Amino acid sequence: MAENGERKGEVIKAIPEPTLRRLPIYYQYLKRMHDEKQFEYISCTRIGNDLNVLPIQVRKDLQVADAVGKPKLGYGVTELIHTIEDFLGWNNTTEAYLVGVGNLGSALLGYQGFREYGLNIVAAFDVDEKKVGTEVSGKKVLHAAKLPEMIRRMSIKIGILTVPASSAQQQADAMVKAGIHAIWNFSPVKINVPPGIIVQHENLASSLVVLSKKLALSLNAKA
Amino acid sequence: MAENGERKGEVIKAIPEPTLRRLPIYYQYLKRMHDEKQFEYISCTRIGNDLNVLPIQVRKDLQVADAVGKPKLGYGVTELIHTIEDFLGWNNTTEAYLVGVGNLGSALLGYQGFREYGLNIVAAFDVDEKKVGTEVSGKKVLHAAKLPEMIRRMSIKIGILTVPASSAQQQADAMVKAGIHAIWNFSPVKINVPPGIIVQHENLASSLVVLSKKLALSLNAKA
DNA sequence: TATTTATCGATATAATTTTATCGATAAGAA
DNA sequence: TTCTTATCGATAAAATTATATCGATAAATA
Repeated sequence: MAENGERKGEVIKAIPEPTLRRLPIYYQYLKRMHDEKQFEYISCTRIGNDLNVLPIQVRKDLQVADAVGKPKLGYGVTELIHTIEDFLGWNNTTEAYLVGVGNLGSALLGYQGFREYGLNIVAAFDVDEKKVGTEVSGKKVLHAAKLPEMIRRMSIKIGILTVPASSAQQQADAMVKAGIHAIWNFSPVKINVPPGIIVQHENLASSLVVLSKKLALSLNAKA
Repeated sequence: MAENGERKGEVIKAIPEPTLRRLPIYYQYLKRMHDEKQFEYISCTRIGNDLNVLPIQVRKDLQVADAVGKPKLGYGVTELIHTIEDFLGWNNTTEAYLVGVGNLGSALLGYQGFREYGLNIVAAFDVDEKKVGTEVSGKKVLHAAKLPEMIRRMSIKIGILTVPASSAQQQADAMVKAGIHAIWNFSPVKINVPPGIIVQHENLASSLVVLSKKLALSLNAKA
């Protein structure tokens, strides 16, 4: 009970993060396969080959998501899609607010994909009076000053932070004070929050480093 | 020699990816510390406390980057910054092209941070005639048809892909054909490339999944 | 019907990554 | 100068994650 929350018989185990990160990739792939309606069943071997993951790895990940397959055939494509949706909780949508309607914020507001993944960005906030009152991708832009009240009123749990470095901490503080539970931080600085608040920091520099080291290794190998 | 490339005595070892991802975070932190000029030396204990990483972990990561510290004092802040810069190769800039000047593409073009991390986006490409000829954050937008020739002429190694799902594979193919070495893929689909080409896929769905599972766990624990 | 085959599921091994331990060192205080 | 303390660096243990093995199963084929 301490580490593994439980509710109505549904247990949330501590899932390996790498597995968690791969599941959406399988999902996206399966959706494409399903649209192309090429087969009713699909095997780990095929998924692995197509996605450049070891088949055994795929099977283990799917086992974690409680998928059940049939020997010689594989997994039913439609069933597998639903299994993953259920497992990731994409059937009950979570609502979120976004703060900072710059280029990045607008890009996220316009990304239709999120709804598919159980996230619904309800509204956006900014301090710029020129943006307040407008709509971006069908989402209303409100003044950032209204954020705390709105978080409380709608009991929003996730805040998406797409503001410049200079105001990131300040906006995060406002969110926390209003009772937010999790912050998805796209700003280029680390933000400090009290214990218990979840922060997921999207750090492009980290990804870039991984890419360029791989590149350096590859170019060196050829030389 | 097979796995570890070598050139001019400089060895590129296979660095643990988690370490690689944390180094930029230390770097950003150290830069802030340096600007605030609070101390000449800094210890792993302090870095770890401030960044919510175990001090031992910090020390191991810094060891990988060849940093040397002094007992009782810690690491010289300025020296440490340079050590990380050297290690990550941020002193010799890599040039890149970006394809797809939508909201996300524009956000990346406007992100000043990249230059600090050794990446210089030289120009951008798009198929939209309305965008071609304009400038975004000081970078010229050229027609996508010119991409292959430009990659060859400038011997560009990194391509940044910020196009819609529908044209991602097509643009990736064009890059590969022109001789690109690595693709940083922000489009929401997996792209297929020949062996030897490096692809780093930025998948927001993966991050979102990690965030919402953590949130679910945390909400459950409280309930 | 018997045989072959592809694949799953469970279990076991290997590799990687994280965390802990402990002696060595140098600064600062007694 | 000697003692205490904070910290590094090296080495060791633990935890996590990835990969391999192998029997069981069900479809396809002979």
